[in-house]
Formats: sequence, structure tokens, C-alpha cells
Amino acid sequence: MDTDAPTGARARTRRAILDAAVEVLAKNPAASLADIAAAAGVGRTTIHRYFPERSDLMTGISAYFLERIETATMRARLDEGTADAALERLCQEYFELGGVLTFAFENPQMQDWTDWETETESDKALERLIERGHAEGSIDASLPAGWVADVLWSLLYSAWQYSRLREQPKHTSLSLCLRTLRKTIGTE
Amino acid sequence: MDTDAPTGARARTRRAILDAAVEVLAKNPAASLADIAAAAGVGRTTIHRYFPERSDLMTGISAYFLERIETATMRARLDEGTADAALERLCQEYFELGGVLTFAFENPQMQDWTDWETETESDKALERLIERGHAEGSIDASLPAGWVADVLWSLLYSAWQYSRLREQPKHTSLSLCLRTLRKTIGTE
DNA sequence: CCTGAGTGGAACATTCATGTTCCGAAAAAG
DNA sequence: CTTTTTCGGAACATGAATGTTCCACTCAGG
Repeated sequence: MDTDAPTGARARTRRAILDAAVEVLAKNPAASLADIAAAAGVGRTTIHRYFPERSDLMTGISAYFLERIETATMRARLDEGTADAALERLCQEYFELGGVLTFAFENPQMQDWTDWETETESDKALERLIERGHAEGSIDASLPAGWVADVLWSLLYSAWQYSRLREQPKHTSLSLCLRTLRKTIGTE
Repeated sequence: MDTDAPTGARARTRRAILDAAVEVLAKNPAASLADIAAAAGVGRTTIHRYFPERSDLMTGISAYFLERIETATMRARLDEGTADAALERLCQEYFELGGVLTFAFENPQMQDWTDWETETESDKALERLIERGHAEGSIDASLPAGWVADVLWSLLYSAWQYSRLREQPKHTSLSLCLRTLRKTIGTE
């Protein structure tokens, strides 16, 4: 009853723990399991029921994180339309990830928790998309694909911080992010 | 003999501890003092001699960090030449900060350790510079100064990561960073 | 009304980072 | 060379986080 199809209740609890963990750890990377339990509205022992050790929780977060990235990538339908338009769709989808994004950025050690071959499916899809943009001329070909990908991520992080620290509405920072991305990849 | 002019040896040791702390904490924000001591080639007790408590070390890092930012800002001579050129000089100076940059970026909570009124001298100077660029038309006036500043920082972070993770020479990522910055602030 | 899965909480053992003290060795200062 | 400063390490105390066990409570489904 651990690897079986979750019985609704189990899935809900597990999800609540992961969401709370991401949220709390994003604010304080050194948060204790008790903090996370409190944020999840769950007993500390319940966390150990789902994730025996702290490292198991971290691994769980990585998997959860990758899963959400993957689905966001799918939703962006990267192979439809021009590459620059697809990249903007992707940017919007990733922006929605919010706290997950902040967390991933501030915990580079997350790579130690999982089996990242430093190349996920989404990474590769993004790389392909940018190269398509290079070919069709909608993305500045003098900027390496890896660089464009890195800039995309850090712009997203900036946008999130911009709305969080400077108390700007999310749509404002998202539109700044998109405009900046457009200028960055633009060929002239 | 604590606040007096450092006797050479003390200054050197203190510096070594701070450098090691920045380096180690950049990789793992939850590193222990023993880890830091090892990285600094110093006894753990020596760290306590300079920074009685962990929080004192964090405060020390903040101060060290601010100090380096300030001198880098000075060197960029922000009031000479056009605003966009000055911004590029600043970008180059900040790039040299390296690990300090990564650390600061990944630890926004650093504000808790110091008396930052969320506005340092450098922040204000940068803000003024961008506004000067808005006025003289060398920086896209439709991008708020705060946003441009945030983007500058995240581009620097990207550049550093780009050379670290993808094993690119530093001058390559710096020039990508500068080119991207130019496109971002450019008015057309 | 049972039953069992899912849960919360108390109690406990253990590990680990932290902070302190003390002393002898090494290095710098004079 | 002598004195003072600085350092490293052992030893210890403490507190927080972690991990484990056990029991009672709740609640949905039969």
C-alpha cells in the first residue's frame, strides 16, 4: 500500500506535505521537519510515514518538481507555431510554477537528491525549440541555446522576486519578463 | 584588540574564514561551521574566536559582501560617460565578484542578518544611473529602474552559472552577458 | 454497528551542530 | 632570544532536529 494506486486520502496528504515543504523551504532552506509539518497542517510523525528520512523528502521534492516542469512543458506545446511564440508560452507556463521555481533556484544542491543526468526531457525540448528558432530566424542565432535557456530561467526568477519583494502585481512582472525575453532573443 | 587595527595575521585569518564561508555556503546553504573551518584550513575554535556565534559569521559575511559591492561600484565610475556605457562597466566589475554574487543571489534571506534598509548606497547609485539613462534616452524608459536592476543581477548570475556548469571560459559568458544586457536596455 | 485505514501526539533514544574551556605548540613581534 | 599573539585540538556541555515506537482518535465503507 505504498507503491499501489494511492487511495485518495494518501495522495492528498502526500501532496499537502510536498506543497508545504516547497513553500517553507523556499523561505528558509534550513527549516526543520516540524516547521514543514506545521505548514502542512499535519503531524510530524505523518511526514515520517511518507518520507522515512529527511533525504527521502528531498528526493520526493525533486521528483515532484521535475513532474511539474514536465507537465508545464507539455502544456506549452513547443512544436506549434513559431519558436519565439512557443518560447513565450513556455515562459508563461513556467511563471505559474511560482514557489517551486524559487526553491529550485536557491537550492542548487537539489541535483544531489535525484538522478538528474543534467539533462531532463524538458531541458532537451527547450534546447530543440531554441535551435528551431535559430533556424527559422525568430531567435538570435548568435546566442547559444544554452545561454538563452539560462537567461529564461533567471528572468523568471527575477520576475518572481520583483513581484514578491517590490510588491508588484504578478501580471506586471510577467509582462516585463516577456518583454525582456522578446528583446533578448530578438534578431534585428 | 578586536576592533583595533588588525595586526596582519588577524586580518588574514578573518579574510580566509569569510572567503571559505562564502564558497562553502554557496554550494550548500546548510553547511556546518566544521565544513567552513575545514575549507578555510582553520580550526573550528578559531572561527568562534572571530565570530562567537553562527549569526555573527552571517553578519560578517553580509558586511564583507556589501563592502565588496561598494568598492566595485566605485570603480565603475557611474557618473562618467553615457548611462548605458556606465552600466556595462558596472556589469563587468560585478562579474568579477564571482562566488560572492552566486551566494548573494541564492540567499535573499541575507537581509535578515544585516541592517539593510533594502537600499544600500550602491543600490541607490544604480537606480540613479538607470534613471539618468531613461532621461538621456540610452536606456529603454518603458522598463522600470528596479526591473532593470533586477535583470542586471540575474544576467550576472546566469553568466556565472553558464561558465561554471557548462564549462565555458569566463570571457565568453561575460561577453554574452554584456550583449544581452545591451539588447535588453536598448531603445529602438 | 464494526472494521480498518489514516492520522495526531506523547514519549523516548540518538545523532549532530553549536558553543565553551583549557592547554600546549607555533608564529609573529619586540 | 624573549615575549606576546595567534592558533589547533581535545574534551565537554547543551540544545535542537531527527527518527522510532506506541496508543488512542476519527471517519468512511461495509
